[in-house]
Amino acid sequence: MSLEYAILGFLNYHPYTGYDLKKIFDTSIRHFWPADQSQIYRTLARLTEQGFAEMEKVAQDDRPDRKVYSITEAGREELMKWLAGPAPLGDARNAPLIQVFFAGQLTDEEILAKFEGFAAIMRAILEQYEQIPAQIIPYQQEISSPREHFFWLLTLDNGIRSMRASLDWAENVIEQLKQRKVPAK
Amino acid sequence: MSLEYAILGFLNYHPYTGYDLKKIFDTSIRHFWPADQSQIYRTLARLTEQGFAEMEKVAQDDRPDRKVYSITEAGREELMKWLAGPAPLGDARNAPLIQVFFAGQLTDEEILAKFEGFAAIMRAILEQYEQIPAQIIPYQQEISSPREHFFWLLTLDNGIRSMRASLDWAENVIEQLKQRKVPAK
DNA sequence: ATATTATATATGCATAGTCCTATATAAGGA
DNA sequence: TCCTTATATAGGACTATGCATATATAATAT
Repeated sequence: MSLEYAILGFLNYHPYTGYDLKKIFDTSIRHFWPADQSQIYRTLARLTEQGFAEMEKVAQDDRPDRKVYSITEAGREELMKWLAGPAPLGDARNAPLIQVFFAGQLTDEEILAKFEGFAAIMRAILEQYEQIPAQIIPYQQEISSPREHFFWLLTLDNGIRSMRASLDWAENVIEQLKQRKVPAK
Repeated sequence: MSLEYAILGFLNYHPYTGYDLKKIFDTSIRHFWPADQSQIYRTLARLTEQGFAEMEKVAQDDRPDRKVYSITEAGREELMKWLAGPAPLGDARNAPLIQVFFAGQLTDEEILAKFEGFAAIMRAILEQYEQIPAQIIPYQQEISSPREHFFWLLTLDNGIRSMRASLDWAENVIEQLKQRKVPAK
């Protein structure tokens, strides 16, 4: 499971609670690995069972007690083994392409609207991506060295390049539609 | 569920059995929507329950009876509504990027090996993609017009452009690694 | 005054999807 | 002769994930 290793990766920088991790996920790796709150808590429990993380309860007066998780030596070994090991299979599932595959059933006007919709979504995502470096800043003091930062930005660069490639593709289709290059039947 | 609509899309061309559909999936949309055999059978059962497909048993002497599924009028309406409707959310999950995100923990040599591994996988996938048009041919007589074919190839073009963008990215990282442009600490 | 947001964790329920196995028969290859 | 592949369907077990809700309190915003 990939979420396990993402969590171990962050715990390797610093001990965190589930609540902390949810915020970190949402401002760092969300663009390629979104994580649900309940999933994070469940995975922390499992990591503790497996001996890859330890939990320390920290009592608070006015708020619920915090459960601060730290990585163990076994966890660190497991993480490093996984990091150096083979790449996990990237699931290339792409639901919008199912609509494209069967788009021949639609009229040219509907298809044009659809691709302009795709292009709009992609442009919006690209704009979001450009804001991520600024969002990451608060966590930099805690867990980031220039080396770490370099790889964080690499994941973003991958997202931007992929999204730009898809946007180019959509714009190319729009051009072909406008120039009536799509077979009528 | 996207698989429902992918199946309806194919049944809209022609009636098929679950077994047929598995083969069609594997030679057409597998690159962006792989489907498990058991999942296809279960989804066909559900589509029938929902009234979007009908099943006709065809007895065979030497082989198990075939269950041939056809799309219903309700199914066709449902499909067209979905096709013309908003784009389903594309899940951008990318497990290998988790390794990249935490790659700063590895040595430069390990990182170089990792990215060369990524590049090798991507080149292999690109080669596979180039063989897909030839694989699709057997099904063309049955279900494809030039218009359909155009959109089939569009999904492939999207895959190729995305993969090439990721390969460019990986090769760029390899270059930076070789030129010692990655921060040491 | 009321509603929302932030802090913090936990659980129940549902669903999509994977993997494996079972069943049955025939043809073809090693 | 034995093994694999092709044809054809079905179901159990499990996992990851998502969505909603519950609990509890304080601060902030409308």
